[in-house]
Amino acid sequence: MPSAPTPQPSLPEPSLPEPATAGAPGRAPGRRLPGGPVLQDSVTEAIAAAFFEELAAAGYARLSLEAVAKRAGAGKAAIYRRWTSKLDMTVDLVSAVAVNASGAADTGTLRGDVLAFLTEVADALNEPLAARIIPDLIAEGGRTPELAEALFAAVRDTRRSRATQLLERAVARGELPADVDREIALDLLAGPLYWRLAVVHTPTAPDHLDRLTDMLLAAFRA
Amino acid sequence: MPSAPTPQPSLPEPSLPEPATAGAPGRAPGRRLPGGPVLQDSVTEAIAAAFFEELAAAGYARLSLEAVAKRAGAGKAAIYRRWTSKLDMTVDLVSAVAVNASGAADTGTLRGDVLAFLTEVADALNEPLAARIIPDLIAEGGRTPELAEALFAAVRDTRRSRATQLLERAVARGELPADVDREIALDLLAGPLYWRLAVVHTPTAPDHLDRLTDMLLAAFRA
DNA sequence: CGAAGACGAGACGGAACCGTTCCGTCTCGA
DNA sequence: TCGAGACGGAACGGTTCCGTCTCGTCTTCG
Repeated sequence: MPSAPTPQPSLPEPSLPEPATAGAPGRAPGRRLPGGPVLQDSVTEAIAAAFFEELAAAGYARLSLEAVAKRAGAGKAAIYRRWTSKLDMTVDLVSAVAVNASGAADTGTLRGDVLAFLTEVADALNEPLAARIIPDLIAEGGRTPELAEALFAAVRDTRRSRATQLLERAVARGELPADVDREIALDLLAGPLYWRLAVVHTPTAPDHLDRLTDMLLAAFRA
Repeated sequence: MPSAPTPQPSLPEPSLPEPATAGAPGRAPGRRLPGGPVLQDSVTEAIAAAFFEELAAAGYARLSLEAVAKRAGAGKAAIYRRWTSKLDMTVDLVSAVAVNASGAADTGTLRGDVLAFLTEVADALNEPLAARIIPDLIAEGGRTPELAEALFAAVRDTRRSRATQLLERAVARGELPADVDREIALDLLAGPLYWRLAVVHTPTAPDHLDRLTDMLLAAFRA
């Protein structure tokens, strides 16, 4: 029978990227992802790379799985063998790259920690692919709660807890008053750079992060 | 007659300037009674309101002019009589609403000016429709230069010059050092609130803007 | 009072995708 | 050696949307 057309499977499981039969010689499409997640299969790798390139070029809403398959040099069936839908694929792949945005960065001083944090954010947003993908996913997340939830779990919460720890360490060292407003401090750590690099797309002067760090420290101590 | 299907008209002209007020994209009533023909076009008003509602619900990429027409209770021809394309329509309507985001706000003190500026930004981003539309248009602007250009001309430059004037007034009054970093100060004025309200969608405490103002003043004086 | 024109509705051809299914090929592991 | 199964590729029916173009109705103005 030509199939019962499943209406919307509503994301049963995150679906793993293949149990990985370790042989896999032959093809080596050498592409690499922005963050470089650990993908076993070379076909899966090519599909993931093509996915991010298409996502940056077209945006989530216009992303066509046919275009992803074509760019990866794969058939659509290869995609549907791995993920159940565009949303499933997006949540899975984006979570994978976002998780490895690690970096403890305990430099011993508040200024060093803040500068390290800002540098990391700036580096991420200076990736051309990331600079296009992130605002798009954020906008799409406002409209697709499942996507927003997955992104927040993978990205925001991780980064947020790291920033909070940064502040707590400074309080413990006596570099910041104990009643520093954590909420606003977090917004100050992320907002100005995001605004400049991802929204207004303005280039930064070489000493930008240094100057910004000094101004943020003054704000935290207010 | 199957007609010649024009492929992509590529925006020949900005079309109607649309003097309709369209302040907040509220509801437009169905029709006007033949009392005062001096009033603006009620059909155009209804189309504009429907456009913003659809834009908030679906995003620019998925926005369907058919859906706009249906929501406005209009025919598609009524839209194509006024604009040549979705991009033309978007640039025209968004510019119209963005321009009236005025407000001189010269309160006489730096703190008053900053608080007034932040309040205005927060009010704008607390509009549910605006909070959905703005990130979407920003993301789309990253891949549609014409749209980005129009938005920047209408919104960013206006707001940016106002913020710059705010800083210059403070310098003239001696409230800020003459060498205050204008670039970073502008990012600090816009970024943290945008991050909180439009990206992370976190609610704000009642005294949030007051506390943020104090911290920003400290940063400016660093 | 009658022609002109804007109106809502919607059919139309063409295009793009989706998600599925079928090929014939190629590489594995038993 | 040979079957299992993933592979690229192509096609399918079903949607959705675009932009054009009729319809028949309703105002409006000369």
